[in-house]
Amino acid sequence: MDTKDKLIEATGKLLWERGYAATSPKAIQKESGIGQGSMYHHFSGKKDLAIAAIERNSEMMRKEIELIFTEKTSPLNRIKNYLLREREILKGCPVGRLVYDPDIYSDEELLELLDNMFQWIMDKISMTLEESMKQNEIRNIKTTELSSTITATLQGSYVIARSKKKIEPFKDAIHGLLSLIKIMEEKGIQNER
Amino acid sequence: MDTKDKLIEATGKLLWERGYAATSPKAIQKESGIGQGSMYHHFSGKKDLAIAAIERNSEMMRKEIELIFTEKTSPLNRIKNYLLREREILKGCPVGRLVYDPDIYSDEELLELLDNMFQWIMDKISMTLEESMKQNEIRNIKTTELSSTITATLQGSYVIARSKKKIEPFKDAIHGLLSLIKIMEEKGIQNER
DNA sequence: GTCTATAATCGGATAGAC
DNA sequence: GTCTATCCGATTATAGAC
Repeated sequence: MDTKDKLIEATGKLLWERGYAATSPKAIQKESGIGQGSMYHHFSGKKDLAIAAIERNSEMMRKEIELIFTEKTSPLNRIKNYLLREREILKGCPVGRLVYDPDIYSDEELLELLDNMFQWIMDKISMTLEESMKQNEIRNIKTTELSSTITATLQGSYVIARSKKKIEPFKDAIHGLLSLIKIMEEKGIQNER
Repeated sequence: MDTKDKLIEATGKLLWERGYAATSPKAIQKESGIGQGSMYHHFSGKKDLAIAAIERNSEMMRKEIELIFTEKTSPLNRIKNYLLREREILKGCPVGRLVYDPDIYSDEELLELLDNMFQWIMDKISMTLEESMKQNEIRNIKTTELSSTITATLQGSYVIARSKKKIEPFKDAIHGLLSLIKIMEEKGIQNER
């Protein structure tokens, strides 16, 4: 791994653990083992590093999630698999956690990177729900709304888990959502009669 | 309003807007109009101020929410009213937003204040769901799970709204959840037959 | 109680040598 | 490309006068 990659990786790790405002250039140097001069040679500053790191984190997430949504199983199963995907629950969502960072929220360019990621996943979920409806797995619903609900529940599940430093509340919230989806599913089957 | 109250109010406002780590004692002095010496006379430091402010914010929220849950309407309606309650969506949840603040998450005492608030509201929702089930408004479900789902959806709705700086995603996510609850409700009515 | 002065450390860079 | 030196403001207090 070259110098630039080391810097991006270290920045990504620290952004996930501590957010943007609380991550100092010095901390990035320490984490990556790269010196001051070298860091400022490759990147213009903290924001430049953050952009590279967020883009890299997002790309990794997209690839992982893409795998789940291209599996050969029913649309609804793909959504369930996404909800039950393995996660580092107490660390929170690497993207979602940055939304409350004051220095991110006040910077259009950085905030847009987060929005892009959320929109990408919500579109993915919406399209999968459309498929599910066509196959009569579930009853007709507004896919924009339900994909927002699914995304929001995931994001909020991280939040309440962190407040307790326990993973159980996360699982409770997800299983509650799965139960609601299950009811909607039975209802869809009924409609076929 | 006396000096101490002014300091607590200013701190509460800044915690909501910027979080804990990004709120400096100097900013609190400016916001409150109280001087340095005076501030350190009334409070031992930043953390002491934050505790007072979070407790005060929590107390206010509890009172407002208590009103909704003591209204004379069906249990399920009380939950719907809570979900549709007026909120400062883009500012985020004054409690939930602090969960990702590194200086809060690493401090047991501060984090516990957030947990207390979440637990209080989730208990409130659980109890109301129990009532709703007894009255056959909805089918039997695990109230711990569903109350976590409801709380998580609210928290996550703030997150996605902030990523877009728009309130619509918040409303979409809430209405998606309400639709799922509606389906569960129809199912409950069926059970009565 | 409130004020101003002072301090030690950190944050985020820039400058110039090698 | 990488290193060390330097800069200036902010952070979070403490000290002592009034």
